[in-house]
Amino acid sequence: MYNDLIPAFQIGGIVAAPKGNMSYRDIKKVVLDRIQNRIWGPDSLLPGEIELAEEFSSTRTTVNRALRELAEEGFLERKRKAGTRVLHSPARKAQFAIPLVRDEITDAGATYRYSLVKREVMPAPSWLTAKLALKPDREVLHLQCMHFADNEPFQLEKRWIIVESVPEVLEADFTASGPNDWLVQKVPFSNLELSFFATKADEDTAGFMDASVGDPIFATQRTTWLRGEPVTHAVLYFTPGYKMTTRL
Amino acid sequence: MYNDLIPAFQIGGIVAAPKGNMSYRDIKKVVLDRIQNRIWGPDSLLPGEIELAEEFSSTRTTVNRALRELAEEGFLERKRKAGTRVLHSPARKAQFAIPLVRDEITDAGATYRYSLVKREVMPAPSWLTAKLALKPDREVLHLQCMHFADNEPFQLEKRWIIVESVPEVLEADFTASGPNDWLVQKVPFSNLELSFFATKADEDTAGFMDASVGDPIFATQRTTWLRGEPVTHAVLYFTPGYKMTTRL
DNA sequence: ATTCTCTTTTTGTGTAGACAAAAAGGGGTC
DNA sequence: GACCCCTTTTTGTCTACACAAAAAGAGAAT
Repeated sequence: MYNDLIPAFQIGGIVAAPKGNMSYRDIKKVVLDRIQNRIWGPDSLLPGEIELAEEFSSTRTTVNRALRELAEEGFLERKRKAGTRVLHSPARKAQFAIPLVRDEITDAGATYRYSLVKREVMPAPSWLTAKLALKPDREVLHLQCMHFADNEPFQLEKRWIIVESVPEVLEADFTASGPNDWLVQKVPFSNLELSFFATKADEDTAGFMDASVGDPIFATQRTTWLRGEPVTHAVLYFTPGYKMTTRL
Repeated sequence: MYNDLIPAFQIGGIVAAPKGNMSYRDIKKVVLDRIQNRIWGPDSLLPGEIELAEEFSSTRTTVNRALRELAEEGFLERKRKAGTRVLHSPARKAQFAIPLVRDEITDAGATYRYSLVKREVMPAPSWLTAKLALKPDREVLHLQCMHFADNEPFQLEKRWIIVESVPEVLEADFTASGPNDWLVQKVPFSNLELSFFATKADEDTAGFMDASVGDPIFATQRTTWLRGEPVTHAVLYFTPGYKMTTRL
């Protein structure tokens, strides 16, 4: 019944601190275990760092690191003078890897292929001007690209790059590799907004993906700024049936 | 042009280390700034901790903490003996808050209302048995609940709870508050799988949400284990147009 | 009771030094 | 070259101590 999350020195469900010196990892495991087994229930106050250091025959520094990390992970809340408290809804935070499409595909063991569908320099469409708070009549480079996994359509990328923010982009060649690769190499980024939503395949999208008009499509949207200046906005449409998964 | 991400002691775009002692936060800012301004470009090797400690007139311990955290945040890769290297795709990790539905709604300033739609004790459907690797013929409690924001349908929750793993669940009353609240209070959790996908509103779902059959629906799926034993599986269907957003 | 100030507790962070552990690189052997 | 062993560099972690800073709580003044 007990699996690998339970520290090795637990016997019969009772958490015992081992005699020897414990690393901050060991301490994290014991504390997390006590939280999960309601020894320290929701909202309850943990002993102070010094007291815990004595129990684990460790030092305050080490206990501090263990508790600090558990707090970062969303299990505890710490306040000076008030002490350390167990949060009632644990793991409020999920961490997602946001890989490059190519990595996502090759990591899955499939062959990656890229194809540029459309390239167009144009005035910023009004929705983009509004969304990014652009000054009026900015020029943007609009690109549409397809990413294939084992020659099956995997992702349709629609991207807009603000020319004023990255003038060199007009000279870049996107026939062989995608704009993401180029941007990552060329532009230091500073700020990112990421969102997920569901949409319907329109005729255009359905044509590129292996989809029928009206199919539900999982999509993500990314906007990137560099020191407050918008650089690029991209919408990524995934193949029907795509599921984004994480474990914690 | 330079905004708040740039440390205060930067002058004219050139990063200068101040004379006085720097905190690990200061060091993080300077290092991050150098990464973003390509002073330390992608794949380049940073100086060792001791050297940096001298530059910042700090100690290795403090520099270590700064670099360690930047590595956790996805900017750097550190390996013993090989040193610290700048990753080419920064911020590969996005952190998401996974709030309780109630919090999500009340935090947005709306009024939360809950309603139990269906409660049924049944043998585990075969897809669930397969998905969770259950022993055959387990009993599950199936629930369907609606969550409203300002009396508009916000989320439809379909949940299955493995009775064997949490026998007390049969006595719980879910007419006033949802199973999530109960589970969070009652069951220590240990392991979670979370996934996002797009689906179509079927007739049943469309009836509960303010949707038409065929509308694209953003949905999330959560499976929870306790020490290797599956506890509950839930699918949450959001109202059409819902967007999940994060910034980093 | 309210507001203010002061004290005190608790976590936050920095310093200095030590040893551990991973892993790259060198040198040798086959 | 391929393989193996040893050295050495670099990060990982622990200890012990110090002072800083937030914030709760007590007590005084109003």
